[in-house]
Amino acid sequence: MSRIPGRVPTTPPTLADVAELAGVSRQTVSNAVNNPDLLRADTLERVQQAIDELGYSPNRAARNLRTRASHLIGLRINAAQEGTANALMDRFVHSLVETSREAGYHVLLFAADHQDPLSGYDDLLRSTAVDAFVITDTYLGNPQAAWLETRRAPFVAFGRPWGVEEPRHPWVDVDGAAGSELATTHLLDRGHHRIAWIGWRRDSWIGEDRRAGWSRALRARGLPTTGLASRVEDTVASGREASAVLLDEAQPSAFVCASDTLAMGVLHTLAERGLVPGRDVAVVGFDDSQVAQVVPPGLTSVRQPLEDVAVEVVKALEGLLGHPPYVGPGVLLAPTLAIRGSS
Amino acid sequence: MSRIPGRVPTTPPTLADVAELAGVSRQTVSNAVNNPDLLRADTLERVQQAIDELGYSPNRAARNLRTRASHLIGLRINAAQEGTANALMDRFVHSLVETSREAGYHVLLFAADHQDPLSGYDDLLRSTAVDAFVITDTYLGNPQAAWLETRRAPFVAFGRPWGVEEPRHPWVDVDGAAGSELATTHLLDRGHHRIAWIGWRRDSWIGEDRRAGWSRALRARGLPTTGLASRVEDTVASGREASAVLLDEAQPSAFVCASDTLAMGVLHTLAERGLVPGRDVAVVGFDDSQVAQVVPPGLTSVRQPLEDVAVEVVKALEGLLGHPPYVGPGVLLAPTLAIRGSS
DNA sequence: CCCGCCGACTTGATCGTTCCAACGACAGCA
DNA sequence: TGCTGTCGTTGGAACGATCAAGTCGGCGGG
Repeated sequence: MSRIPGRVPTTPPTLADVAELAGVSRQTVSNAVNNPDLLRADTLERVQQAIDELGYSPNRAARNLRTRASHLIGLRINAAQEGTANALMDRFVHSLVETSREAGYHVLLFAADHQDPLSGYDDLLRSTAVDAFVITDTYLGNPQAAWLETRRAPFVAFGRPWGVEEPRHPWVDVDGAAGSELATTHLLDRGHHRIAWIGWRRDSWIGEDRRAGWSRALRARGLPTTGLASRVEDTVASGREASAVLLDEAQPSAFVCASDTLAMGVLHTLAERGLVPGRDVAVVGFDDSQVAQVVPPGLTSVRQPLEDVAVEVVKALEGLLGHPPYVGPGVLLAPTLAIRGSS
Repeated sequence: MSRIPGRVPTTPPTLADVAELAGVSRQTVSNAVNNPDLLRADTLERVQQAIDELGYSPNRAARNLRTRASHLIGLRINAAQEGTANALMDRFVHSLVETSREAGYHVLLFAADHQDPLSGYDDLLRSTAVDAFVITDTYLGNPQAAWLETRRAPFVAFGRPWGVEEPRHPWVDVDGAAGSELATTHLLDRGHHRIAWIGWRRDSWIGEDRRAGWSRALRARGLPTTGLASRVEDTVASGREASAVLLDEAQPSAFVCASDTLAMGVLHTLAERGLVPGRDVAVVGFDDSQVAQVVPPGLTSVRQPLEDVAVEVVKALEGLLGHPPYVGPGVLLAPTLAIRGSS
């Protein structure tokens, strides 16, 4: 078991190597790593030295096998939508990786099979490759959450379980209504009275939630909403058309949009008509994508606190994977507004 | 070892369970999974049935421990730069996940410690958590590649090893010079004669490479380049300032930029002066970010074939991890041009 | 007829760690 | 002195897979 001195080892040092060098048993080294307070101070010191000298790091596979845990979190990555402004995932993934590292977890990415969106989950679950999942698409009708619940797989959702009475899984979400209310109130404070809404189709719960914030803000000032709202697909072209129609028929002086993608559509219309965003017409988007940050003259946008979302998600994961497992209530976070030239 | 019939197993089925059900030995089941052609047709059939019936999937940890391989690829994710247009990583990550899945690998994300950029690598390496790395930042002076080489860690670089004579590691890159040459030639064909360049600082190899394509295209038509180039930081503000100066001093009718971020800076300057991109002044960016796709009137941009890069990276990984390991020559791919309203 | 070979499958050992039961030393108490 | 309990440590077994070596029956050739 001992290594030939002066020779570069071809395999990494093991627990047994450290034990031999420190003159203790394997279990004592294991305790030094996992339960240091079980050792006497001088023994711990000696073992620590041996660990440092050999550059020992516990073999992941062996530990996983014995403890039946992988310390990996599965995250499905969706095909990047071309032609939309949504860079949400990028920021969230980074925050999640950063936060889970501090909790001792790594993030495992996997792609969905196009025919069977659940196959990826099933595979990782049965081969015990991950301890838990983080799911991000919780629009209604998404089978993931329900399926994972029946499989008793631990998971945390970024997004409310819309339309489900009593969810048995933890979730974290951002208050979309509060976000668009923030945006609308900001425009009202700037003196706008006719503020239009461009959102998503009525069957989108997220879209209706965000829309509610807009109408709430207008009603709070006794302003009407009729004729000022439009519900379309989440594409630049849809936003362009919808804003053109609204400008002709309702003459709004400002737009609040359910996404930066739609807001970019509004900017297209303004450019075509020679109108300057922020001077002639105000525009506010949603998600604070990179697009919003760099497009002239800067697009005011509702910013989701993704760093905080990641923190809450990891907290929920730790509860879920604890002994005994703990499922806390859902967490709803408040967004902020990034104000730029377009308002 | 046998399961109580009619009861839901609390632990996943193992090789031994399958073996018992099929009436064969463990090794035979293992062969059925990994070397099916070693079995007689009828035996294979019987084992397959048992596997399906139990829903068996090999335990990852056990397999990893025995084979000393994790079938995981480590990818470091950098902090998303706020205020830039770079969505390159997003697309590449997705392609890499997709491609490596087909090769039987998963992607493990990790974050760099801010103090010690190598700590993440070291940790994963020593605990044998990943089989190989994919590294993406190969600007000169980046210690990753050199460090990984001394550790004899298998890795593939997306990006040429600039300034290194004989790299001992595989790499895949996109021909930046060809990209800006493509962009410049496109503008020349549209009748532009005075085409300016906005690129990065002289010590950026990537920037100088891209710049070379621009000057090559101009010289091929006998056109001068003097006074038409600017080298700045990769920010929107720098692009804005540089383009303002160039417009005043050299009156170019078109801009080719080393990044979409810089191109957005040009659009800012045009907007401030009431000039319309594509009509009054043409602009071409680099990377085909989401910004380029949605900004009015659409930003023409050099598009890197990231899907192909991922394929080549995974090919190189398979060679690297094969028996015996094979290190092929570097691969250089040609970009394309996504033409939009700005030219 | 016997030997060697080959195909198909089985058996025991092993990867590196953690869990479990047991161990010796020592102290407290009767 | 002897019993009991605690503390720090030990050795053996187990996690679930694969590797290496071995078994067994059948077939062909000298």
